[in-house]
Amino acid sequence: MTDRDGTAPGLARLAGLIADETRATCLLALLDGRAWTAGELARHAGVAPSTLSEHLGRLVAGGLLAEERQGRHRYVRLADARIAHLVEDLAGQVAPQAAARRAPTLGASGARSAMARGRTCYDHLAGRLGIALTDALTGRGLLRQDTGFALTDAGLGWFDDVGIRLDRTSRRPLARPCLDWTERRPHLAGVAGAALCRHALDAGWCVRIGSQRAVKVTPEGERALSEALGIDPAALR
Amino acid sequence: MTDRDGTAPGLARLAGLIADETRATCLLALLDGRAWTAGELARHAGVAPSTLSEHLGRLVAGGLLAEERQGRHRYVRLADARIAHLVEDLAGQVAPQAAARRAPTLGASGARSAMARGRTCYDHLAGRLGIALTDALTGRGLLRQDTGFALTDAGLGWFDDVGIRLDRTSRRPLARPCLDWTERRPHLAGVAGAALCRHALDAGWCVRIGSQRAVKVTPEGERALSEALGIDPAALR
DNA sequence: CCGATGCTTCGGTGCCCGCCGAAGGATGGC
DNA sequence: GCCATCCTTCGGCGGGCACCGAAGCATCGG
Repeated sequence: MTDRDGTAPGLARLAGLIADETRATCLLALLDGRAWTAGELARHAGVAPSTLSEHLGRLVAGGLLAEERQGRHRYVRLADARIAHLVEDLAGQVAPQAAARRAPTLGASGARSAMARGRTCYDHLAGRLGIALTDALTGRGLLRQDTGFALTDAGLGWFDDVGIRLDRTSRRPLARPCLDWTERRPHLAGVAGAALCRHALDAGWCVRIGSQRAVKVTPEGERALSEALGIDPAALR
Repeated sequence: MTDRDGTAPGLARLAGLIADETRATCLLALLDGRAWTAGELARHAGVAPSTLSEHLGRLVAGGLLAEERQGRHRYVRLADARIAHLVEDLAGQVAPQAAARRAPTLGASGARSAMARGRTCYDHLAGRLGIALTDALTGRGLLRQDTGFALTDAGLGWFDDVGIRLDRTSRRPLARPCLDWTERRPHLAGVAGAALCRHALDAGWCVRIGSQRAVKVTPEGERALSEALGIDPAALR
């Protein structure tokens, strides 16, 4: 008569996949959108390879991860954008408490502040860079936030002018808000967010720093962003 | 250096709260947006009151539920719309498999088909009714889905004309998609969805059936919906 | 080929937690 | 005041699962 018959067990199983600190650590790491090897994740999470192997088995069986075997390496990544969205969303709910608790004790502030400046969040840009882009798009009437989160017609034109092709046929929404857990504000995700991120990396507007998901805006990027969206380069530093 | 320091334990704890079939059952039941007593939930979930009491303790401590004590009754409800959204989202991910498995075995089809026709989903309308409203709003240019999910200026005017006041100051988005797990399509949630649902109940467009969250469109409702949005009454039956 | 590397499988251990029933407040009705 | 109802607390039980190390299997490099 109610949801019990079907949804509840599935819901519990899905949540159970995330309800382990080691697996949660993996999922958050994989939010950078890239594929990690099993060994990298094991070292990252601080557990034995054998332990992590079992975790990966569960996550893949549960549909959260996709795997790809190459030689003796097992590469895994988040199965799709929906899963990434899910993890982001859950992590966003956590941030309010965790961030407050974490703030006074931050240690390696260099890497952290680089992350705060700009980073990828699965397949789009986050951090102050992501916010700056979102604000600039909104300020120029290309993106609406007041009545929802959607590109305007002018926004569609802007993407076209810059030379970014948007896949309008995808079932994924063109524009979607993603809560940023350093800035605590939504930034642009969805097809448009992903395309913008890809373009920014392809065109050399920004480059990845080190092996983490932090990104840095290049001098050309500053010029391009200033010209295309009127973003003050100083806001990105 | 990564998310491990702070987010991962919180994420695992949050997911852990949902990762139990009994608790999941409660959360799904509470998606109707109303307050349930501990005893009702215990019977609903099929466990001893003592067991459920502990579950409620966890859920409240974890911030997922809000409680209100009235005499010897303990009423609980979802803490806020964000939590409801979270549970909806997770349940939406589950549906693809669970629904397929469930379809051939449905037993009490009366109650289920009533739910499929129309129901509340936390604080907005879902089921075929919710889809019909969303489609009608979209078809009339009041709601855009192609570039995101947002009310248009005409949509703002429509709400005003119908006499539905929208709280523009809330941090909650005006329009937000919520995945319907009987229809598998997004319907209108957010401030506008909640206001529309409240208005529909207040104005007698529809009434709740029984103690579940199913709703039925009244004859006046059919007239009003036909007039205000051009919805064919037959589509709601 | 042979060793090094990456991953998986398999016991074994220990902890966590969901469950119940019994007993103990607390509240409301009579 | 007394009993019924609702909820909570407390042992105790049982199952599930996260973890490790050792052994085994594939792959890659010399």
